[in-house]
Amino acid sequence: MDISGHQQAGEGRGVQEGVKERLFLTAEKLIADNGFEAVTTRDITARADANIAAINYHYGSKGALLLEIFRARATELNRERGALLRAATTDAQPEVRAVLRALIEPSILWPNEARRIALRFLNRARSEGPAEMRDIIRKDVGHLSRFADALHAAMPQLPKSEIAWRLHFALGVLHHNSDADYERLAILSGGACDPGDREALLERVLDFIAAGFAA
Amino acid sequence: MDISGHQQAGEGRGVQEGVKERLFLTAEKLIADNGFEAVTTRDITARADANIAAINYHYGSKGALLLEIFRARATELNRERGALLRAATTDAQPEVRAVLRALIEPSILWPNEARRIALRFLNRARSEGPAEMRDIIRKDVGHLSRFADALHAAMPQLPKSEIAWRLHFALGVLHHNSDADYERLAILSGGACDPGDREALLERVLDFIAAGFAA
DNA sequence: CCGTCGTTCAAACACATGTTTCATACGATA
DNA sequence: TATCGTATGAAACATGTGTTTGAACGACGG
Repeated sequence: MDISGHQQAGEGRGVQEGVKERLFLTAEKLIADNGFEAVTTRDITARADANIAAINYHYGSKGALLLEIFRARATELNRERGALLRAATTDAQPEVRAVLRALIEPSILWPNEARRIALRFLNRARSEGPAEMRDIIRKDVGHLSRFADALHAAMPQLPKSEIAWRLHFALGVLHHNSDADYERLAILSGGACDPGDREALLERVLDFIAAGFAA
Repeated sequence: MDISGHQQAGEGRGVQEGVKERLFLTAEKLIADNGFEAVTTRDITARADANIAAINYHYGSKGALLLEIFRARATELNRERGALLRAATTDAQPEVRAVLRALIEPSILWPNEARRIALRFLNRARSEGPAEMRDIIRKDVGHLSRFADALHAAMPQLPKSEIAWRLHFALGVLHHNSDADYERLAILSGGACDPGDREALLERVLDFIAAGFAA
């Protein structure tokens, strides 16, 4: 039952993807596009040119597959955030904006299509995902507390509880970027707002959040 | 088949609630507490001391019942927002903070337990609700555009697209207030942040959002 | 050549859930 | 009292969905 490593599933650049990797990537994309509720095992296996039983054979259950996708993508995101944070906090008193940028840049930018899919999957997991995933998001605040510490170092005059509050609000802004949210913005603005320019979007979000922190 | 009016279902203060009203309030509370996915027709009817068939008899289907709850609560919320906005925009150039307060106050404050339940239901509908409800939220931006207009009047120097962007961000902060979000904040802050004081929370949110708008 | 192991396949299974059915009770009205 | 429309009740129904089963296949080593 010891399945060979799936660690390369994330990159999706193997010379030839096996069934297990195809299931991983197909499930991720289908859920990113259509949401958790709409995607069934039959959808996934059919789209991945696999048998219905393939998911249970390779991953044990549908939930285990989805959880593995979630863990892999969340880990990637947090690792990248951590790297940027470390680069931003070499000084004793780091820049607030630099710390905030380290937090939000990895979840705004799309270096490639794979990352875009992964981010849309994570967005969906946060709101409409299985309770299991939302529990993890809710309770696993380890990486966030590192950002809270960095922000405290950058703004030592603010009490830590105040830092936590503003970080909470900043996350609200950051997480409000699903496809549905942007469709609403497009309707509201009559199409005048374009979230496709990710660099510009990043600066916009940073402007808003940094202003809130400086209040 | 013409069912007697359900318009009083919202208030829940009839001398004696009928089965239809009990189904309405029970479904709302169960979903507010446990989420859309976890609540079945059997849960609702059992808790409301009604027969399994009661939902279909009185509302046609489970989805119709939930949609009716959603419409009723969303209408109430928008009506209250509209009233506050009207009061805040008697001047030709209203205060930005007053406009923002009209937007967020009704969805932050809990005048009573019924309102608290209704808001938690709406919060869940926004993220994990049926696609039907999320479509409505996404496309029905009429009341939001009134706020955009008021903000434009308050800050005429900003282009309308910029208003839309900041309103979008403000909604992100506003909507990031589910139970799960606050549990996360509690863990992050080690219990130092108390979202139970709604008046204080309202001012905090206003501070953050208004700063973002003034950037 | 044989046997084993990992994999794939079609089919069936188990179960939860929304819905329907039809009988019955109730209440007002003539 | 008889009748009709409304409401409730217990049971069955229909269906979608995750999962399991047992056979078949293919590669590889002895």
